[in-house]
Amino acid sequence: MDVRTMCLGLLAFGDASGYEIKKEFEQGPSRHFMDASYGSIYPALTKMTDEGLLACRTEPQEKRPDKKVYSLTAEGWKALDAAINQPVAQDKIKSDFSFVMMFADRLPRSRVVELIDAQIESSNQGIREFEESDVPTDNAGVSFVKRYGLAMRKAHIDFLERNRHFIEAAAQEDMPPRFRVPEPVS
Amino acid sequence: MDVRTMCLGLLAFGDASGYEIKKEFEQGPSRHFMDASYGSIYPALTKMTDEGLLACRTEPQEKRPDKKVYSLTAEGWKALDAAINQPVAQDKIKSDFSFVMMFADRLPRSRVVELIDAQIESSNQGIREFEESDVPTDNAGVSFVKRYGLAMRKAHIDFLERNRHFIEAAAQEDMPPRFRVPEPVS
DNA sequence: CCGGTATATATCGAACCTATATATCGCTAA
DNA sequence: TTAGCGATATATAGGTTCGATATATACCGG
Repeated sequence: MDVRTMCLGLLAFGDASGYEIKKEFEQGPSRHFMDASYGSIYPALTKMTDEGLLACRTEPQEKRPDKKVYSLTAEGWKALDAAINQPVAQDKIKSDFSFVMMFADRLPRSRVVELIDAQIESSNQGIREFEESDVPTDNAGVSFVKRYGLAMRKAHIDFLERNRHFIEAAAQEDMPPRFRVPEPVS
Repeated sequence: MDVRTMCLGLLAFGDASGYEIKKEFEQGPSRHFMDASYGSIYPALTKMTDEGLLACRTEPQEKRPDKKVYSLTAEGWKALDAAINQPVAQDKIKSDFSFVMMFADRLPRSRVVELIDAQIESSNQGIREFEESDVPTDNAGVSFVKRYGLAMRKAHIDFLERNRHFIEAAAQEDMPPRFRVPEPVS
């Protein structure tokens, strides 16, 4: 699933500029499972416009750069439908937290506690944002993935609260901030 | 968290070749939350050896390419400790499945059912692999992340089984509406 | 005997992210 | 007051990483 397809997908919910698409990746329902940077969004939009998948209209704004609003063409809808009928890749999780936890026995306990607290707080933040956002009941798909994100976050918090004592007990009791750069004298 | 740090982390559990590190990303406990390709592993190992973080011994093998076995030096252990004490990035999930589900109302029901079945089967497979593997009780960190992966997969299956009927009901009953365009856009 | 799988290292091109540049406005705090 | 920051908006250079492939060889099943 490349950036091109992701942009087509978001544009299926309404016309948008590159900036608005990025905001959607950060704040919309897809923030739970998708991401893309400006560095890939802008070239993708330009290329797809050249290829006829998107139409671009320039909305002049006073005292701001012109806004380039993109919308799906008939070819764009075709490309989206083709993409969502392709085989899907396995879900992939990148968790620096889990990686660091594998070495909990080399870390001061305070750091382990802080990392777990941060994980729980982050998930709670996600749940709050979800509950405050207006879930559009008119779209079963969006509603489904939002509830999915909520369920996973709750399971995440539940696991950490039930199991944190195991890993906290395994951490270093004392305070050896091993390498706080003691500036070697050599 | 770059490939360099990931390699240092895996080597902390024992000396390994580039090939074995890749296998560890695919089959070891870190398969739940980390990944890297040969194209990044091999250059990282070479560079870190040049920098003195790793030592490399060549084990000649009969009728096979020589195996280059890497091990952490004192500098390597320092670099690992420094890395696991750095701020960690937010967990990131890339789920093509969730993305496609947002457009369930444009898909034939058979495809939605197949995708959900595949998700459940994939998670069950992960659980089976986990339960068959020997959980080393000697390492609290590894045990923790393994149980975390197990808990998340169970929550995943639980959500899908309880909620699949909602999204399946929203899918297209008839044949693929492949190239249906809501409104013609020039 | 042929194809598939496994071992093992290595690299190219494509895709992607991070950080930055440019420009303007409104808000806040020094 | 003015300096800094965040938001809006597009764009790209530079570095990292992925996906696919190349090169060998051995083993096993059909």
